[in-house]
Amino acid sequence: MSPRTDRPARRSVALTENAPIFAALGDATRLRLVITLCASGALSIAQLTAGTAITRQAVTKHLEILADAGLVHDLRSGRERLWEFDPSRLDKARQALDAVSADWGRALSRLKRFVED
Amino acid sequence: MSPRTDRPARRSVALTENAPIFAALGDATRLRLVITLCASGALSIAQLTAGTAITRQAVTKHLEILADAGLVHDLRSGRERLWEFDPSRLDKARQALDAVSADWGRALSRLKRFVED
DNA sequence: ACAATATGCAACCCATAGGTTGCGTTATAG
DNA sequence: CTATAACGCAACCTATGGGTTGCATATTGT
Repeated sequence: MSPRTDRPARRSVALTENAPIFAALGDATRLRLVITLCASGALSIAQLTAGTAITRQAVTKHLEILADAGLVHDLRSGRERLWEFDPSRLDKARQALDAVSADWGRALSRLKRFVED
Repeated sequence: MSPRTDRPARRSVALTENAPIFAALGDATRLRLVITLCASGALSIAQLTAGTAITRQAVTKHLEILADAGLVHDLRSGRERLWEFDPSRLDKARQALDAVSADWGRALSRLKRFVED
């Protein structure tokens, strides 16, 4: 067997690795945080809390969940803690979804070939 | 203002709509189910349970969560209940992630222009 | 008709997620 | 140097998530 053959099994484990990233994105508040940070650059916790219905501590918890998923990271600046978006993991997630779609396309064409026989 | 101008606010709400889809994908078991259905076509609950450490009822619950997110749908066939992948919502999620990445790219180039002044 | 297969329904259990309040600490503005 | 702004830490609360067990129901093969 060719070593570069990516069998479904191997690809499948690679994809399930991304579950924590999707879980991190699977909350409206966190998704909003990601989008805001993505559009506005580095922001402090207080800035991210302003205009929100929830508490600063809640925002902090969400940010730490996002950081555990590798989607954001923090950097201290004086008494502030600035957070900014980290694109690499999100790109991984994008590629994972692309791979699933590609699988689906291949499955469809296999089915089509089968039906045409 | 041009009506086709997609301001960040409008896009932001559109993106947070996808949170339930990411939440549905944010579990390793469900992600595996999606991948399996995507590669193998329509499968019964019993087939999806075989080879798994969890119970049939647990699989059923996961499938219904995925169905609520619009990622799969079921169809009865005799005493079996077959489940198959539904690509449209996943494509929406893909496009959402693409939009975030695009935003990030724009933010970067704005920052670059700003620094170069 | 009957045994086996595939599933549905409901109660229950425990861990965690999302959120809050209260108070202590650090840094900055005046 | 003191008030205030930004944050950390910890305890606490409640709803939900993921999973199970037990039993009832519907379909199928023989």
